Amino acid sequence: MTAEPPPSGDARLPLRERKKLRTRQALIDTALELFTARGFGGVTLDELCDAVEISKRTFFRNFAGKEDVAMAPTQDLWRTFLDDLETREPGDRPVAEMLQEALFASLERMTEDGWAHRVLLSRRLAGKTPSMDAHGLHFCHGTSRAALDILHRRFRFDAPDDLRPRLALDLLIAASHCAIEQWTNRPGTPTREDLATDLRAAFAALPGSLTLTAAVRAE
Amino acid sequence: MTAEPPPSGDARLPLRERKKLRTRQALIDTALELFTARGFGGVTLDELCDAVEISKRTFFRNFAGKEDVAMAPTQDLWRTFLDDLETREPGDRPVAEMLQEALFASLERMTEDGWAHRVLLSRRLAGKTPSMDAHGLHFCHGTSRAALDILHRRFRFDAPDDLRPRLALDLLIAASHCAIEQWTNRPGTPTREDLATDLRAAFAALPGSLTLTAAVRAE
DNA sequence: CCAGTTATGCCACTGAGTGGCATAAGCGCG
DNA sequence: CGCGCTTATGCCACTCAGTGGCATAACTGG
Repeated sequence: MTAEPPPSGDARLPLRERKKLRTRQALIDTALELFTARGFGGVTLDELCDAVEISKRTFFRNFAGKEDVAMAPTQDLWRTFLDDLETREPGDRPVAEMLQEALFASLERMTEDGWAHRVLLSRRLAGKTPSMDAHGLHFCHGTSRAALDILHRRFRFDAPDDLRPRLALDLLIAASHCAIEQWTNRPGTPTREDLATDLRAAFAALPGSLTLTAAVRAE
Repeated sequence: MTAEPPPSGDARLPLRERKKLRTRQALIDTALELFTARGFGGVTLDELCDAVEISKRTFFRNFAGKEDVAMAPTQDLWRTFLDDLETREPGDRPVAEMLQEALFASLERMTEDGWAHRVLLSRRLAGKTPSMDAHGLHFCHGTSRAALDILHRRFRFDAPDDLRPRLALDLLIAASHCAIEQWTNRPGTPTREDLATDLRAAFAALPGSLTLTAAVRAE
């Protein structure tokens, strides 16, 4: 037993890195706790920093803004998604299907303890906090652009300025948002597997959304 | 000649309202001008308010934040879109088509002088300014939710928690963003009609984006 | 143990956004 | 016209997010 399994540690990193990761994680957990209790606007950065015993300057070396600390869990998922996209085989099926598989695979990789719970708190906060919602949307937009770069780097499409790859990505993200919202509003404590279920449902509803017709509501 | 056509005026409103609209318009125009010249972050609200000879307090009675003043033109379009949705007949065609028609009709109504130019400046700024992009996305998300309310109020769908109406709206908005981006990157000074063209192209590409397959790029 | 690197803390500062209150500008009415 | 009534505006002080600079402490490798 030359080493104990590090509690919040990853691989066997240099001490300095582990410390940094530990304060980062403490910031995320404490932030979600405080924000959930008193609201995003009801907690100042100074208070958060005091709680974690960190200077405000250090906070901004870990996160770009107050919103980011509360959205880190979701961002991890999308970063993994981009990683996956770099190597996934396209096969013969539609790109849209490949993208969905990449997202499912990324979800499988979110094995960190309590990840689903953190995402849940994060999304419920975002629902009540416009600036968090805005930042989340912006981040997803950036992810979509990065993914589009990967697609164009790895694959070739008929037309060089084809809109369809980009739309396929935006559709994936729209369906994901839809699924995450459904999942967030589930009663009790939804699990990671529940999220996969909701994602499948949203993806399945995608094709029908273009052909759906409406019935006028009877008075 | 009992009345001259009011330069920036709408209907014959009470004097007080006209004044308010005039300072509002002055704020939008001056903001777009200054932001374009020195960047969004390169202009303080105090400077903007000085230029329009307005107190900062008054600025915040017209706009909710620094970003909003620069995004007003686009927001007008989407507000008109919601208006249109309230009365548009569904017919026998898919909801998605009706939504597209509603957007085209709204675009037709943007007859204000120089509207296209303002949108152009606004979007080009948003491309370089993360916080503007985020706010724009957030606004569109809110519009999508409002439109969903209208759909559910006016029409009846098979299942009460059907995801498809919502996805249809998100798809409309995704395609619109795609189109506006194309339009923004056109060389020269694209017109309102050009925007309609780009919208049509994006909507047409929507169905194919789900079935598109990729060819591996040859080394 | 000793440099060299890198994270941290502290301090002062800018700028967005808010609340309160006095004042002035438009408005309706006698 | 002049009178109150309503509503927009201006001013002031304040909170808080976010930044830059610089000294210091903590890890690292030899």
